[in-house]
Amino acid sequence: MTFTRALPLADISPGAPAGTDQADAVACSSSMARAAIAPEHADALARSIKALADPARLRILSIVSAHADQEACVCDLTDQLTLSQPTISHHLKVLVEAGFLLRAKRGTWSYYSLVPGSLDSVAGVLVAI
Amino acid sequence: MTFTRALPLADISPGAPAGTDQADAVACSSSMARAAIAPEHADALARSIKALADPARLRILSIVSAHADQEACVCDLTDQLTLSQPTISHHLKVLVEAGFLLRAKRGTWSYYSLVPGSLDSVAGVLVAI
DNA sequence: TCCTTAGATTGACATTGGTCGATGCAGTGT
DNA sequence: ACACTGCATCGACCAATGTCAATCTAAGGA
Repeated sequence: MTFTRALPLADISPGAPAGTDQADAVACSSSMARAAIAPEHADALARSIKALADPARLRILSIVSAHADQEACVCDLTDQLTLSQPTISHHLKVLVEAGFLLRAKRGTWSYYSLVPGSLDSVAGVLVAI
Repeated sequence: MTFTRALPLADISPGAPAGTDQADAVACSSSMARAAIAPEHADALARSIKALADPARLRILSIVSAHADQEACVCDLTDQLTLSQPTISHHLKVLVEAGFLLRAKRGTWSYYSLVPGSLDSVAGVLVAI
């Protein structure tokens, strides 16, 4: 899993009118009111969404977000998730690489916090589909 | 892949204050401003999001949504996606079972349309995390 | 009736992804 | 220096997923 920093996700829903439906060629195709999402954008968006498509990772985001100081260390997560520490570390890495979490190492502990607006960005693209 | 009708997704972000942080037990745990998402809700949400976490399926949703009449038949999709017809049929099935698409068979053709509000529902839960 | 077409289903395959045990590696305390 | 602790990385394993060729079904048209 690479998750090469899929965000930012702006400019995905083009709204550019397809205008010339050249040929309206073959058989069944009816007219398009607007252009569909571009393949590269679909790839980028799917990479972001894939990082969210796991119950453990959703719980991690929620636990981090629910913390009073918007920060949680790994031990907070191992307490609440019934998963091994390496597995949790793996999920954290996925979320960091996808741009949803920030990692701050202080002393022995690693603290994770939400990247502001990252979830809203994905949500915004979804409603625009 | 089963996707047992994950929606509706209401009531996921509880907002119920955790109140009594009993014992604030072990080591590093700082206080929670609110309760995190419940494990079952995380599972249901992850099932929905998984259905969206594929570039082909995102393009399908976008193509359907971009159609003037909000409907597309399979041939519209095979024209625009560089995937075999069985693969597209598979993705359509996933989206229908996840509650994002409706299938209407008329004569030889199958027409697919968006389930109104289904994407907004997922987006709403995301911003509430 | 037979042929053709639209689309769903099946089966097989390769790839990806989630999980854990074992290990490595910094910080911290003694 | 030594042991310990918190967390990341590695390697392996198995389950889930995306893909296609082949096949099946149903609807139309000759």
